[in-house]
Amino acid sequence: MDFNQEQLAAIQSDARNLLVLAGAGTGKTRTIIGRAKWLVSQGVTPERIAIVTFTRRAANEIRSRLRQSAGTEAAKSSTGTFHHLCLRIMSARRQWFGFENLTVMDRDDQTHLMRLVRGELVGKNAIVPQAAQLISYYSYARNTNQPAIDYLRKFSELDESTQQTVLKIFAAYRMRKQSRAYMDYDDILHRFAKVLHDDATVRKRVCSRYDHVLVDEMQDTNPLQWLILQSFAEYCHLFCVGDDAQSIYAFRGADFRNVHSFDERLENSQTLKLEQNYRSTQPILDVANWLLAQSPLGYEKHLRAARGDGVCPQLLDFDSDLEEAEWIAETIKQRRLEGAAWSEHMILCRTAYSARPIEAELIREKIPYRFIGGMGLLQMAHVRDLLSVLRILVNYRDELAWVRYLTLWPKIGEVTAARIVERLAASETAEAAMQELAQALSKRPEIVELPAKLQALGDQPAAAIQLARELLEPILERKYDQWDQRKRDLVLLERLAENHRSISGFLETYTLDPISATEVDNDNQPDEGIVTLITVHSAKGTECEVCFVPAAQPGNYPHTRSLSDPDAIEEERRVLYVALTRAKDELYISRHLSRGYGRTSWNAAAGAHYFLGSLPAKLVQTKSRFAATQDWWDDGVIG
DNA sequence: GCCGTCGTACTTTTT
DNA sequence: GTACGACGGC
Repeated sequence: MDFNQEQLAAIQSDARNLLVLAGAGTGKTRTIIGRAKWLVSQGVTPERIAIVTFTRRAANEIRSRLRQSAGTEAAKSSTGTFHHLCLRIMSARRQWFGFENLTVMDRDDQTHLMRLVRGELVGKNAIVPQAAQLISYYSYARNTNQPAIDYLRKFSELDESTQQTVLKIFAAYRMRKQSRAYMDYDDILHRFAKVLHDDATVRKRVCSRYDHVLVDEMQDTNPLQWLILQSFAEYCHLFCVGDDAQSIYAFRGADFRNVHSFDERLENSQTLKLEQNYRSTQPILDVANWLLAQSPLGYEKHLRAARGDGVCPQLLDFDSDLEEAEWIAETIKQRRLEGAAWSEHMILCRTAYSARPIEAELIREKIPYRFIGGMGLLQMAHVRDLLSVLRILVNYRDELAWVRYLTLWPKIGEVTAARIVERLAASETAEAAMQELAQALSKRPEIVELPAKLQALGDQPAAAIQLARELLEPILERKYDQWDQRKRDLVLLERLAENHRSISGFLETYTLDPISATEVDNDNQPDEGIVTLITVHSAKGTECEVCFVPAAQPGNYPHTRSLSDPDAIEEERRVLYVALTRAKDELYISRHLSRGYGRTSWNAAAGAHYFLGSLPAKLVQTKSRFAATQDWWDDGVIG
């Protein structure tokens, strides 16, 4: 691997703590991998290096690139997301963390449990925010490590007494999690951070197992994650890579200003910059640079393309989202005919929702694709139905799974299920719970037998899924329309499970970082290539030859929901910046006027803040959709 | 209490 | 297009 001087300086730095401010496409991942390899070459044991990323995809990428270029030795480092690493360490050292077998809750579980608790406490009180909103308050407060009340006072518009009610709901939610052996995403980080912070002995035992901690996407760390890093900093060298202009996770508590205070917070630290962009051609970077230069925040960023000049980005307008989708699919197909691989195309959507017409078009045109960032496989109703049985086996106190499983059966509704679950959850052991169940449902043996049969399979997730699918099929078939389609998802699920040796491990992995159905579907296919349809948030860290940024009209950049908050608007600018800087060779920005049933999708306020409203004409080539298909006047031979 | 049906509103981003 | 709440029949 060749590195430029800036990269080499970072890789070989002997600073105790190093922050590398690396602009888009400047070789962030390369530098992290280079650092790991260099450390190993200097005699550091791979096991004493931890590499922390934000997504499983990034972790996988680093792991496989390490294996490819440095052999299995360097790949022995612990690579994973914050959540994975914390969980792995906590379950390996249970006694230090007071850790028992807990079920990880995903977003849906959290919302359901919160809805339950909220209902019990305040009924249909319309003044108290809905469960989803409550979860987002609760989670944000914890990720920013501040008391919930402080956050509510500062950022919610709730009156004092409602705030107190909300606090009571939070307390009840916490108790409920505890009694049902649940942990949510934040519990993982919080528990880990707290023990490390409070207990110097454990801190030493845990952190001194590593010499080097390498952190990717540093700009997206939130205060809770910072706390964890500070504990490690006592015993390890930190090597953090990030870009303040690509911080797009403020809603999760990240504050990109964190990277600016890096050297104030950590002694013996140094900051380096990577500014040479190797990914894109200059015309693409010109648009991105222009966008950032319009920001009042002053990023002091000006990406320079090592590759030099290239094709000018195009800006296209369409009447509707459907026409836009058609054009994208057509263009990709055309390029494919001209010899391009499917995999050279990426479509970057602001929202998973807005990707749907495009997905429909890709399906219609039979273009192979994967969709990253949309509805995960494990979030689909029928998949959750099936998984509820597996969850029961892992944690007999899993209230949400029990209710889900029991209400699948005829004549058992929410009320009956809740009554049964109350008895089960009070049991001391799983065996006692199963006996309770048998007693409560003595007239419905089939309901009790199903989990027992699965239990007999032991820790074989794939076999368990297969059996559960067979046994539940009559019920599910009746419950859902288009069962044949949905059934495919369960087959995919089974395939996904084949790589896992324990049910709990399988559930944990994909709860922590969900995977979409199309990703699994394409997993085993030969890599002749597929098109990537992806949300911008999921696309950070990736790149592609030809990128489409559809729906780039007012109301989406910035998104209408963020117009009231100047900070949020600037975050939206960074989202668009991330989207634009994914492109290596060609960039197609497109907009549409109406969607769905002819509604106009933005208002005057959205127009006033619109980022591309003042885009200089010389930066892009503007084309009408007809110009792109000018062969209307084609007079060549047909066929 | 269960369950089917109808109306409504809502769709940012994710570990 | 879907997900949830309200309603009423059984």
